[in-house]
Amino acid sequence: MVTIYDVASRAGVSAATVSRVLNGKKVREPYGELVRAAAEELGYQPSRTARSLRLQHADVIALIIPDIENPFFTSLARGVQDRAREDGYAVVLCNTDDDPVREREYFDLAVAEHMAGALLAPASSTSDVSPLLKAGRAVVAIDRHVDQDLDTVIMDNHRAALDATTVLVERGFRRIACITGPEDVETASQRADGWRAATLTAGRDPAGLLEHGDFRMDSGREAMRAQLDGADPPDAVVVGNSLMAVGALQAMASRGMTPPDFGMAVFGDLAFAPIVPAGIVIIETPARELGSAAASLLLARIKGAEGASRTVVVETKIRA
Amino acid sequence: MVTIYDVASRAGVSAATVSRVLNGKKVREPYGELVRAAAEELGYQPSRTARSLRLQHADVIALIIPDIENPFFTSLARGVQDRAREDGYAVVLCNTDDDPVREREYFDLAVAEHMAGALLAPASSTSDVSPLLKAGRAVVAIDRHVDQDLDTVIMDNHRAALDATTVLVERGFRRIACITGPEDVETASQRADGWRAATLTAGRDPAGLLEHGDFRMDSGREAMRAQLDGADPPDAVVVGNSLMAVGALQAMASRGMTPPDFGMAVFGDLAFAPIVPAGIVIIETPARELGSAAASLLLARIKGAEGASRTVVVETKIRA
DNA sequence: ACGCCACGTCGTAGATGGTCACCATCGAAT
DNA sequence: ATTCGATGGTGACCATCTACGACGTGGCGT
Repeated sequence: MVTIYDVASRAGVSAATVSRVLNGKKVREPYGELVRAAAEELGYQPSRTARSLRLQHADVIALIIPDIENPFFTSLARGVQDRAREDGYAVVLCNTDDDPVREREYFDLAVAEHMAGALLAPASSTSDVSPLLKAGRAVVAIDRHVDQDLDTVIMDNHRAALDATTVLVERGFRRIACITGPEDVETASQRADGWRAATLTAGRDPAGLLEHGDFRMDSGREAMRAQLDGADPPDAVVVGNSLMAVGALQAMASRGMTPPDFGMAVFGDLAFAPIVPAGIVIIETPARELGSAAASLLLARIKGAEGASRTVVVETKIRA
Repeated sequence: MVTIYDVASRAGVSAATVSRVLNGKKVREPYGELVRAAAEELGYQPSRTARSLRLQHADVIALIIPDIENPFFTSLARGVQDRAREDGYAVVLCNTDDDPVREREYFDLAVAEHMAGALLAPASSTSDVSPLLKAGRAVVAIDRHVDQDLDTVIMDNHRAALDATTVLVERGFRRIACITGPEDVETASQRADGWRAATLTAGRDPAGLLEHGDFRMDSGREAMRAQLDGADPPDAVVVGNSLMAVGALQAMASRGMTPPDFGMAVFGDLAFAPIVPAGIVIIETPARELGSAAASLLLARIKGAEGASRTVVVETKIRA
């Protein structure tokens, strides 16, 4: 490990001067050049650990997500990383599997590692971020609100679901079901509310047409099966995310149904699908934008932005 | 920030004793109990930063991958995380986008953060890991060998490609093309070699049937198009990863072709596909196992395992 | 029974690498 | 010659761990 003292003695100055040069403070020539040359020759890398300890602050942010294998969250992570990199921050990806215990462990880790802040993208668990807030760390919630008063980045779930459902209505579908996420998840209920509003506006009865899944493939398949095997099956469905949509499509296919004959609208794209049946209404979930917007809010707080918490709503687009 | 001194004074002992208790060294009662109680009451979390600085070692490993949005790498990451967590290590996910500059930046970051080691899953770039080795950090290569002599975890690409191609031959396909990754990537050429060997064994001529993509969807589509529009188009294809397979399927579909009439074998599963055409030969790439095996090797080195570098080959399975 | 020795355990102090407040010094300007 | 500004050096500090030293206790020998 080559330290700042090695560089200092090679350049014939004190460690403080090396620190100043490398942090962009004014230094008289030829010291600046000498230091830079010495650092270069020795391959010096300042120890971020020592720096963090002294400054009580690490240029690292935690991104806490429930499922790293869900494309929505990887896109989100992508957006966060790209934005964080611009400001020289590293991102630690923390995968909780929706386990509150793990989530709590990651909160503690963020504190213990002196991380500058955390982005929390919870799925079904209700989270208590007070360990982070007590330690004075910035926190931004993604995708839904948490109990504490926090900066939050969400998308317009209600409107998107309403618009997408309306498209299906206009296409002539009569009984439009909805498969959304768990009942206690804000995004899931917002999407269901949008669907319900559009259904009522069209003069239809939503009773018996709502299913709750867990945003994974299997639950989408099960929910669709339940609907199709019901007494009065639907002729279209609005699905709360792409994984459940894949499951739903499988259930439909096994009964010989497929879009565009059977109507479908989905939150999130199906880019991984080799053969996407035509006529599916795609609600483009702006995962990357969500990530970069959240990172921007967090970085602003880290840099000392004060004031009441803000909520940013990222626009969705309907691709019909 | 509650420090070790806060705990010490509350328990009426010195900071050294607190450190000893919390690190499992023997201490006479009632000190042990007093310290634990004090730590509990104060919600004390040892600063991993200070710890890292003192020990010249952080319980963190870097996982360096080229594309976080590729399902293969997220599965891999999943395997790494689960294994690392068992030993109390955190994982920092580093996304390089195949950019050697970024990769180098992450090497430097790993050194500067005193990380215990790094897992490198390169795609097309040739990497120089000497900055890490010079700093005495453990490194394990995933998916292909690097120039330096390193522990490596790979899968049996040659055999898998050979077996899968043979299955297609047995099913009666006559002209079997191959879409693999970039020429300078070991896994890509191994897969091509396996395909070529099987083709030759079957008494066929592989000339003109090999395409190189970049493991992304678009390149799969382009490669398939090129083959289908050729003078003597193939009736089957072996594809080097699932993203390119999706692209290839799209190209095929746009010409009215689809498995099982057109033969296909793919490295990696198509779990996200809602409607997978029947008859595709899936070569199950054990991404998660690859990740956990690599993590195990790395953790062993971190704990001081000596000796020549080892190469672990993880088995693939053919699902026909 | 007393003293000495050995062992076990706790506290002190130094080290880890970098930064910054404060101080000293040097040069220039009045 | 004196003062002021600019700039580099010194030393304290961040939180933790651990080598070393010191102290106390218990056992054994005389």
